Amino acid sequence: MTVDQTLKAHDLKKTYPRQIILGLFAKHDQFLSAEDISQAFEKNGHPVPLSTIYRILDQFIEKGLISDVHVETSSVKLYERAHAHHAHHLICTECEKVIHVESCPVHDYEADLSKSHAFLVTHHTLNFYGVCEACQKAHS
Amino acid sequence: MTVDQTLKAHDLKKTYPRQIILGLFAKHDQFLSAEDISQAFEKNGHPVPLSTIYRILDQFIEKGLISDVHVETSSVKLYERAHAHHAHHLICTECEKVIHVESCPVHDYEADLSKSHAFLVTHHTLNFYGVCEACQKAHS
DNA sequence: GTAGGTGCAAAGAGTTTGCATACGC
DNA sequence: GCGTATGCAAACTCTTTGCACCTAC
Repeated sequence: MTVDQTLKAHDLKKTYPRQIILGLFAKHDQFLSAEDISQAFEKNGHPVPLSTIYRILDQFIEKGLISDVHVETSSVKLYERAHAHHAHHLICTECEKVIHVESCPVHDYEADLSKSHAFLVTHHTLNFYGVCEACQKAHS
Repeated sequence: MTVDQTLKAHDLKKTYPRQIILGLFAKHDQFLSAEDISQAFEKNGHPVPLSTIYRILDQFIEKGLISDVHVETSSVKLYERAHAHHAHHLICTECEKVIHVESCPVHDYEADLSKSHAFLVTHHTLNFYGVCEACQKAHS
């Protein structure tokens, strides 16, 4: 589905800021901050205020197009394209690149926890931090 | 080790704000925000400005007495007592209570990841969100 | 007595909101 | 043309910093 089709499917008018922002998430599958997006607009030669960017991000979350992520290496809010499947992340602490991992090693463990602690687990977050292949090579 | 001994052991002068803050972490083993700590001072009848609280938290992190944590249910910085052992958390989304879990189900998985993605994993975060026993009972 | 800690006030970063204008449908 | 989106400016929250005074050692 193209960006324009996606917007239409979610009852969102086709506007320049929305097209660009949705396109960024569609293309890169990386974590993006409001500031990252603002800079992309700058590069395009057509800046868009942060207030508009935040409003669009909120809408996209509401529509389920993106979701916000929580990463310990960042003090600002980050957003990623919504994934149909539960996934985990490998986050490079040097270049900030994000690798998605579909498999999940903790589902069974979650069931054990529910029993042993009488805790009703609704979801979990699992992120791995380290150095990606490219950054490792850059050192050698 | 008492609070005063701990301070001395880390070359920190024994002052009122430091004693209280360290005492809070020693006693509760919960995630605390600067605001939580500020309110504890209020209750004591001897308020301490947030600037002092933040400065002390930074020092305690530097000394390895506490560490900052990243929790998706909170938009403010949270801190917890430093633990000698790698641990994970069960976080109640209703009362914010934190339960510590020592066992870790992903160590082997981490090794697999390193191979399959040529990614050098240095550490990971794993948090479970849900409803604790007390909050479940409160509903029934 | 001195180095370091605290309290106050002001600044800073990131995010949100109000309101008038502009634009997609 | 109508209703929503945008742009601008101002407000807001959380955190940090500068500086004068104070206090533990």
